[in-house]
Amino acid sequence: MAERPIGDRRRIPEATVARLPLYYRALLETGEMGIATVSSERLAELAGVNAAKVRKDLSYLGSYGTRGVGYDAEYLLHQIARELGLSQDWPVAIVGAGNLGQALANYRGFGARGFRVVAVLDADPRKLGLEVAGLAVEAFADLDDIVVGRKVTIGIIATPGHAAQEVADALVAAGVGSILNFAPTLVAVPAEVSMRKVDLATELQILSFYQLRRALLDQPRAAR
Amino acid sequence: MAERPIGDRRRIPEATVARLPLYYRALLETGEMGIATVSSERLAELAGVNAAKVRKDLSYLGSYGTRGVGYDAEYLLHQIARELGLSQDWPVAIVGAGNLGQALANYRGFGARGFRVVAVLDADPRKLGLEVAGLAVEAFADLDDIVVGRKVTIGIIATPGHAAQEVADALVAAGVGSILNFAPTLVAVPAEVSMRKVDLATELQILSFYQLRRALLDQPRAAR
DNA sequence: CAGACTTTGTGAGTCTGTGCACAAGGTCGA
DNA sequence: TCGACCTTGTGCACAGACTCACAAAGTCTG
Ligand SMILES: NC(=O)c1ccc[n+]([C@@H]2O[C@H](COP(=O)([O-])OP(=O)(O)OC[C@H]3O[C@@H](n4cnc5c(N)ncnc54)[C@H](O)[C@@H]3O)[C@@H](O)[C@H]2O)c1
Ligand SMILES: NC(=O)c1ccc[n+]([C@@H]2O[C@H](COP(=O)([O-])OP(=O)(O)OC[C@H]3O[C@@H](n4cnc5c(N)ncnc54)[C@H](O)[C@@H]3O)[C@@H](O)[C@H]2O)c1
Repeated sequence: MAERPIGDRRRIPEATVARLPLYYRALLETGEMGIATVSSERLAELAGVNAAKVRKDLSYLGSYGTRGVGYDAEYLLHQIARELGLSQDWPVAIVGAGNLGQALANYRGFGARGFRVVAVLDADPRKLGLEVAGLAVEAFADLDDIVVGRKVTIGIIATPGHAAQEVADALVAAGVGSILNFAPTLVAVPAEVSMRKVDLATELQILSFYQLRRALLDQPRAAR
Repeated sequence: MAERPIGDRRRIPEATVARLPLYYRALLETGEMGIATVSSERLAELAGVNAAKVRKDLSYLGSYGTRGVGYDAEYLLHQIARELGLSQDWPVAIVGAGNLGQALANYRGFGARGFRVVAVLDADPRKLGLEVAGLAVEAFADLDDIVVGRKVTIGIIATPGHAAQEVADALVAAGVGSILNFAPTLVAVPAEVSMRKVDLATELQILSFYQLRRALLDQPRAAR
């Protein structure tokens, strides 16, 4: 049951990485309920996935289960946290102090694990100094100093789409390695920078696609 | 070049459905620039994907391109909109008038294509009547009437996690067919209801996973 | 009108992810 | 100590998605 250095071993599949946070959350819940041992079956139920998938996913981290018993909840939680880097501190900068940027800044559950909003920036002079979640909005022009000075590793883009690429370029130039983009635009970044996007319009359109199908199945009179 | 009834033909793969909104957006841009014809190559560039993928995706919709020329931008736009149901009207109800709920309600670009926020609900009596984006916040208890009366098809959950399942159940019971869930919790819905989730914590944790790997590659002194 | 040229639509191979099924490994009670 | 029992870890087969490469189908020029 020795800890395995991270980054070692088989490369962890992307699909698995995306599920680790689900297991992490599920384990937090069992922890609160004082449950010491959890089976893949139970974990699968809590995370809403298949039990075999849970076992395969966890096996990428190492052999941390005990046959006939299950997984030690606390130990597994620790291992997943270590793998995801949740034991580290990740200073976050939010660019764009509009509707969304402010909502994000006010989001508690953010600071919960390691993610700490250390700056909110905006290009609009009228927003400067505005207090958002205990932070004064700072000038976008100061991005570089802020990123370097506060060791920002994650940048969040919450500006209008037309500014997104410019902001991304500035974040990358300042040394940010990870970007979460809420703007509905294609943004290109160098390969050594991770970027993920959250796209509300796309999500809604996917929903309407399937909604439309169901509506047509129910009453396919006009074939449209 | 005849229109094909939607819902027909080969079932459209999920991965393709998720990309149609990207093409749609890209085509809107070319439209603004007055470009009449667009090649798969160009479209791929605008959407940030591979050209072969574009062609295969579009081929699921029907044979709407012209060899040697490309796709008629306007016609293709129309076809994608039809397929995604963007020519329809989709009344949306937002449940939870907190930070996020209010930001979402204020989000323009929402109404842009068919999606129209027709109600913002909250269970907290103190929020009742609060004006958000031109709408008065209404009581969660009235959900049923509101959904039925305003023909709401899409529900957005922006409440704390512990209320998410309850809200989802109420939405489903009221007849909503599609749900977008922002709460970081597992929510179960019947198979005939579509649900998608947007999970900020998961996104950040995925970013930190890869960020950690890169950090370790740069300076793998302490193997941790 | 023919031939060069362009771009689509898709067959085929590969890669990634999923889920079953079961042997291996460990617990626990007698 | 032994055997019944339980749950993990994984080999394998299958399904879905991605990419390449190219024939088919159209345009355009001379
Ligand atoms: N509001 C939402 O719920 C929501 C949901 C999904 C996506 N989005 C997207 O998020 C983005 C922000 O939405 P919003 O509603 O907060 O818009 P907003 O207009 O309220 O805020 C945008 C902010 O960005 C600032 N800004 C503009 N250019 C900038 C630059 N170059 N550098 C720094 N700051 C700059 C503006 O001054 C403004 O304060 C948009 O791209 C929107 O499409 C918003
Ligand atoms: N704020 C963000 O940027 C953000 C980002 C991502 C995810 N989220 C998630 O979105 C959800 C909302 O976040 P928030 O920051 O807006 O929280 P919030 O506390 O500001 O707002 C939640 C609102 O939901 C209402 N509510 C509670 N129970 C309800 C019920 N049963 N029915 C109807 N309304 C109910 C509350 O009265 C409150 O107004 C949370 O689950 C959060 O984890 C928020």
